[in-house]
Amino acid sequence: MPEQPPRPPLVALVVGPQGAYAVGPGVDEAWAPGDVPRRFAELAEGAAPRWVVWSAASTLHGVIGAGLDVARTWDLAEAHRLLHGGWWATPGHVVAGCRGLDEAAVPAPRSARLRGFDGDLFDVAAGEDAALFVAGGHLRADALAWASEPSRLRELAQLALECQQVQQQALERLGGRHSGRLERTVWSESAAAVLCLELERDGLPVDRAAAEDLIAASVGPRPRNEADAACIRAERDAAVLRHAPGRERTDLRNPAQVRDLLLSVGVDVPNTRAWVLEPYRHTHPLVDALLRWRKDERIATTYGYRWLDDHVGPDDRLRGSWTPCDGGAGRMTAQNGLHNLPAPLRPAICAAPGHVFVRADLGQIEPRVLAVVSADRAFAEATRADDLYAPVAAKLGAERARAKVAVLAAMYGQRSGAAGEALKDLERAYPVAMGLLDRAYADGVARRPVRTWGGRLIRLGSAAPASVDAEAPQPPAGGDFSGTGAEGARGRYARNAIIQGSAAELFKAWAATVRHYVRPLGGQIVLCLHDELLVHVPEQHASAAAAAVEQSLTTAARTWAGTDEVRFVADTSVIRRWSEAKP
DNA sequence: CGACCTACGTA
DNA sequence: CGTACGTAGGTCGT
Repeated sequence: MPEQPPRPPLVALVVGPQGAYAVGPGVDEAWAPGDVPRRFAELAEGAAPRWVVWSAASTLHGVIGAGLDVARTWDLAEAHRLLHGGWWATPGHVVAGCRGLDEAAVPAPRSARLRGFDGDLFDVAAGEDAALFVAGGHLRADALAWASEPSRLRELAQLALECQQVQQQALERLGGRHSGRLERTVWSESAAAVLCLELERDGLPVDRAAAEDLIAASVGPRPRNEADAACIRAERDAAVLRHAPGRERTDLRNPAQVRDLLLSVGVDVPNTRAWVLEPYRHTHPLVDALLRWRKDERIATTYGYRWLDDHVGPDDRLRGSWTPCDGGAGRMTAQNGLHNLPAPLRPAICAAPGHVFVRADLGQIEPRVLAVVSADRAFAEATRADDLYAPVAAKLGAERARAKVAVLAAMYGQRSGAAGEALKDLERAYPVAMGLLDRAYADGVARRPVRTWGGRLIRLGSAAPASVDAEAPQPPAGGDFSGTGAEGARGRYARNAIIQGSAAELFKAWAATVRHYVRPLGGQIVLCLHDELLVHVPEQHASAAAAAVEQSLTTAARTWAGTDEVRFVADTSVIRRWSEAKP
């Protein structure tokens, strides 16, 4: 057995408005508020610990803001989400998870924040009960704000260490001989939470002039005042409405009125969604005008001048808040359009002078993840190819396009029968992988929770999304694999969550590794987009950063998958503008 | 004013 | 070829 490298010591850190406290082996110290970054840097340099935090966001905002590197953390909130599923992970939820208490009974702050009220969200008041715990053994709702003096901060830090131990033991019980994999998931999810703070701090570089030009091309010049804005808006509407004389008063923003409008020109549709209207594009000029109007209206309302003014800072960086994992399968989420920026605006995402982007996206990540999760040797063999669908097609004796449709249908759940025959061939060729998907589907139908490869619990009970929790109105016809009712929806949800969630874990492990290796090059990850990374780096280090991105994938994938048999590939390029990416 | 619906952007 | 998310504007009911 190779010698295991020594584990870093676990040091709990709690940061409050009145100061901070660190507790660990040989560490027991209170820090004054202004001293936190300096003391953090000293201890990081000396003991090089894994920092135990209630959450990265609540603890490390100031440290990240000071530009310090936070190398290793154990994020109690992220570990809780992994172990117990769902999204809620306040210190109260973490404690409830560790003590086996009812999560629904976790104390909530006494009053909701009022609009316009800029006071404290929590219940800190003179003469309040001094105890950290309330009836039932729950943590008090305002624990972090309650810790206003060193002795209380210390109490919270020690509690954090205790919770870490309980979580670690839970991972070991749960994972058995695979508990190392679960532990590594906690590490990379924790790193992703730190990365989120860096993404919020650094922002995405924007060429503001280019953005203004693109917006202007779509919705006209920046309005000078309210009246001008209304005038421009009316003009945009008129370009559609002139195709329907007599109905100029139609509100294009009201779907019911739009449906009536379409009916008046002979287009009868159940709803006015773009994909429904697309076939009618050339039957009446109104339809084409309406669909163009929708595109411009999207820019005007969501990605227009107001968006630019509100979210792009004076340093020309687009900022929004980032969450390391959503409440479902565990993907990263971002606000202010960072995750759904329309492709036409991408030319405006431009590296700062003297810098370039290294852009990389994972190729065919979901079927490759399926090969890992299912441990299907035959399917793993197909991942050796750059294009996974080529060997699958060869094995099926089918066209590549047909093989691709079959694989996607198997993973996502086909409802149209087009892929039916190829799917049967797929079941014969890769019974292990297809068996995993079938079991996940059945688990979803039966409301049994499932876990991702890295161990994240996907709940299918009351905590699952409402659309997934609905009762089936009618049992589907016997033998109908792709039921259209609520049962089918749950089955598809579970099947997709395992693949999507496991892919999210690999992505975060990759991102955490990239973050570590590009930092010495002056590189920053500035965007994470589910399977795509954008790294901002001084141009003299572009090729080194690109190599680090590639190497990081090899390392992260091998560690995450626990095998070399499944290959992951990235398309990596050095660009100045995001729009230069090839797809 | 919040809940819900429709619609659409991204992966 | 399904799942997920964030945003905005509409309506409806309180």
